[in-house]
Amino acid sequence: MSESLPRKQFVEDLTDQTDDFSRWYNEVVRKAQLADYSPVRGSMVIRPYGYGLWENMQRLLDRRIKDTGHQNAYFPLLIPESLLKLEADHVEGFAPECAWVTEGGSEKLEERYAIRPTSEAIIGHMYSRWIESYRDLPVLINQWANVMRWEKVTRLFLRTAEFLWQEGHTAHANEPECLEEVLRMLEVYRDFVENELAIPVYAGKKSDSERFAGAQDTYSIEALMRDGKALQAGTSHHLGQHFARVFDITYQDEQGRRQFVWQTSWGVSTRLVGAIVMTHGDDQGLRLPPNVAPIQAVVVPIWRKDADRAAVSEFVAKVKQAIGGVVRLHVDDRDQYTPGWKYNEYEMRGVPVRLEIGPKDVANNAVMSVRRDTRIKESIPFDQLAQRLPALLADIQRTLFEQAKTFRDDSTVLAGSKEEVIAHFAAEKRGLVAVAWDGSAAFEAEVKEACGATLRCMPIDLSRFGSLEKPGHRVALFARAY
RNA sequence: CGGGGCGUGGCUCAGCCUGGUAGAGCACCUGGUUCGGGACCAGGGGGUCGGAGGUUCAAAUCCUCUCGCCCCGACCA
Repeated sequence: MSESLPRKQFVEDLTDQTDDFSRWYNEVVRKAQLADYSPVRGSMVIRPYGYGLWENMQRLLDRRIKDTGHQNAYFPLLIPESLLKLEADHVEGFAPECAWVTEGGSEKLEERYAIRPTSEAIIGHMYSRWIESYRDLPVLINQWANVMRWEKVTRLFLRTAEFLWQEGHTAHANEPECLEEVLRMLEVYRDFVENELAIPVYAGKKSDSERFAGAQDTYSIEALMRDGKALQAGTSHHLGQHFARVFDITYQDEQGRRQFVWQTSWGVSTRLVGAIVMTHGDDQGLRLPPNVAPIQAVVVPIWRKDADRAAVSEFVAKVKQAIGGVVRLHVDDRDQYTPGWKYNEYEMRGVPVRLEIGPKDVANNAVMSVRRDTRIKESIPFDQLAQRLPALLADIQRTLFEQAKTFRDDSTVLAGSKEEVIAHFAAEKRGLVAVAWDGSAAFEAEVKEACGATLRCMPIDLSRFGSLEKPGHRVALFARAY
């Protein structure tokens, strides 16, 4: 036939990012089997491949959380309404998206319970019982848990009704220690997200309008997705003494005086999976950072005739024996798919390195490696695999970060005025715009009204924005955001 | 929550306007040949058309309600 064939000949084909980024995102998340929709409105199923990614993230972040002196604990899923209501701003912020439990068995409850949207309230209540003396401080507790927010509009990983996260909750004797903790954990997040997820971020402080409900100050790390929209990748809150006052969390200091504690809370969620997808993905699918990829290298055996088969299988077993303990290796020896099919499949799923092993490789006593990020092929002698493969993965990790950073930096522009900020987003609708902000809510409102961009954060590191600094102003980054 | 769009085998979709009792490609199963960039041949299984109600001799198709999903906006990790 002469008419052009449909471009999408295969089930695994994806919409191009530039054609429709949202559609590309939904397709890749489902086709790569990270997650799927569920019968529960707004709630998704995280499939083994996606959950494996989360588990690797958890492991790396949990280590950092413990290395900074925190311990894990677990608090109830249900929060009594009376506790949630104590902090006015807090309940006002979360009430619209609370799911409530009103019955137990066949009996209506005297007091309804919120399914935790966050745990400040119940943890505050417990801290008031546990903290008596300055000797009890600081309290440094983290919780890995699920939370629920009755969102009207949901998106896989980015905003779902139920999601997984960690929430740290700490109590301190004074404000300097409290603020130190807030910034310490912000830095832990920056380090984790940049070095393990290969996502460059701007760490900074939120404006009053973007502050967490009930917090004195909120800090965040902000990333830029491939479509030019910003994504809040983690938050660290300076809670001040708001919760201490309403939950009566006090201690006796060295002079015997009763004092309110100073608190922090901080969290990152499964939203980071979405950030990885949208930061590194391309038209072929995912590109997973090796440090968190569930499969770091996939072996695709190849044979032409049965005679090759035994030799190839034997060599594959040798390779597995040699490097199975060094990298997260998967051997796909399924007979019903051809090598070519597997190449496409694993590229779509973002596996950092593919190892092709066929008769030629057996003859050479080597394997053919192909990088997902650059597609560069390289024959690696068997004896060098255990050294070369980790180095290759490290280089891919570095390359993904550098590519993302170049994109992020190129997409960050400076503006001399509010009007320039508005003009930028009127023309582009993408990227980050830094500007000297006068601190007024009116400025933010005007920009938002005019072009939909919001103040993402006031970056702490001003090395790129020195020229914008001026008295009475703060450098602020604006972007259209998820 | 407002505006728009869509729900038909596992997936993508045709059929709906002009009612007559369901199709294609891919996927799946069996056998065989294949396997270095998405293999091929032959045979085969699977849907009652998101759900409920209504109109009609007859509904995937028309009407009402409802649920879900997607996109764009207002609010949030």
